[in-house]
Amino acid sequence: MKFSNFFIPTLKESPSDVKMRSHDLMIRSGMIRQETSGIYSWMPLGYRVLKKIIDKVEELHDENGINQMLMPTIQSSDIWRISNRYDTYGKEMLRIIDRNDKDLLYGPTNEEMITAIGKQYIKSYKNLPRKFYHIQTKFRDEIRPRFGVMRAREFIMKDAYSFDIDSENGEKTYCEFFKLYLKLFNQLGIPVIPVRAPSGEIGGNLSHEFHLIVSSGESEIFLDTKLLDQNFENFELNQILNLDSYTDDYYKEIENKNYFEKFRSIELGHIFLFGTKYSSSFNFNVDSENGKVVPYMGSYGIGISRIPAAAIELSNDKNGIIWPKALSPFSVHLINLNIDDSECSEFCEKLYTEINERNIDIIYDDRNERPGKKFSDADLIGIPLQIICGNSFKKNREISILKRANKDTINIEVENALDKIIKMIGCNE
RNA sequence: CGGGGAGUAGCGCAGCCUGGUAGCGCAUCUGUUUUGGGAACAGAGGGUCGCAGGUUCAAAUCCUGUCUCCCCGACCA
Repeated sequence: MKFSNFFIPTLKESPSDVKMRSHDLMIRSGMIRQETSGIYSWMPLGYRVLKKIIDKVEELHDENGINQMLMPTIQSSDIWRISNRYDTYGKEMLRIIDRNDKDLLYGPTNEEMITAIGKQYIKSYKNLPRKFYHIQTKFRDEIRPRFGVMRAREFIMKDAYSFDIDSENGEKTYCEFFKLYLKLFNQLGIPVIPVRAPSGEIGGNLSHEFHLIVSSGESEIFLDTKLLDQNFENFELNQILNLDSYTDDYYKEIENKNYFEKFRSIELGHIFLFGTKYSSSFNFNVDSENGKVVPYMGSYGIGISRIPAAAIELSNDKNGIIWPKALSPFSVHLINLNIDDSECSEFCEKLYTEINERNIDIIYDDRNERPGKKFSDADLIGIPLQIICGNSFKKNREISILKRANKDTINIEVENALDKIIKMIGCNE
């Protein structure tokens, strides 16, 4: 992508009403635009980040046999009356009346709908287990939206749902999702910690949240600091059940609090095993060897549109964003400081084409702007690698490769540029 | 929902107290000179002052109402 052809409306000054660092940087880098309170447009740059996340989420879900589908955003009140949540969900639910006076709503979540779907099609224990997910826009009419997409009313969520034959199998599925989430966040470059959450109305159920620890986070969690450098991916169910980490709600209920420390954090994922709560209210049962059984269900959410903000909170400096490789809207940022010099521009064009041909995401700043503006835009946007082609290209046939994170710069000869760049993108530093 | 603050050019703000018909910086456009860290000079364009009433010869300014946005707290991915 050429910068001259890509719409990135960067701002020099911060919007006055923005308090959180990530919110500020997302607006200044032209990633998002507020439409009204808690509702945002994702501009081209921001949408690329979102797509990186979505692609990774889809990849890992698909390879784990979880079926992608797409349920509608608008739901009928009927199914919510069956679960009795139409009356209890409260003002957070955006209610809509259509021209025939039918009560509709903009879905805040999809347990009811997936249960109705399961009930229609799943008739035998031989059809279990089943796992579904979709990535969809949700609406929750938050009391107070804030911090940009961090606490938005309209947001994009990945929600998955599982059906199992019984609690034991349900727990197995739950465990799989637990590990899937750790792997996913790990691959996104976001170090989350699993946290036990209150088990809800029905006793014996399971719930964990996945939090990113950052001082600017909205949530508070309590944990044994031993967990901070723990690898959870090989945990067994009983270890998961007994994690010494707690959401603040849960923390109030427990005893033996002395060795736990409090951290501020951002909640990025939440998984529940709620059992037969919805399947039984929908009279959803399947035939088995032992007669009718009510499927055991779970749901598994990830706040997709919150992740970019969380990543920025984790990683930025005074000049702008510093993207982890997995989320970065581009892998390389090529900066031509001498577009009037035909040799320099030809070289950049060629390098740009060659990198593109290798399916590496590159943005090429071919604009007729001064160096200072190009550098500051590049730092603001935060692509991990900056390739700078300027004076030293003419003088001694060299270009610079600069790492956004620590400003480490190396100069390399033009002849080796392509190989070196590919190598640096591939490596894991 | 309670408490606080703000709506004036695309963005950031001044002007309001003490009414006289709108200004600054950034951005944009034109020209010249510049070009390795948000350039300089010269010129230009852009605003029914959130909206609706009212007071007045005259309202961005005073009064009333209303809408919106933000911040702090109790709810949530």
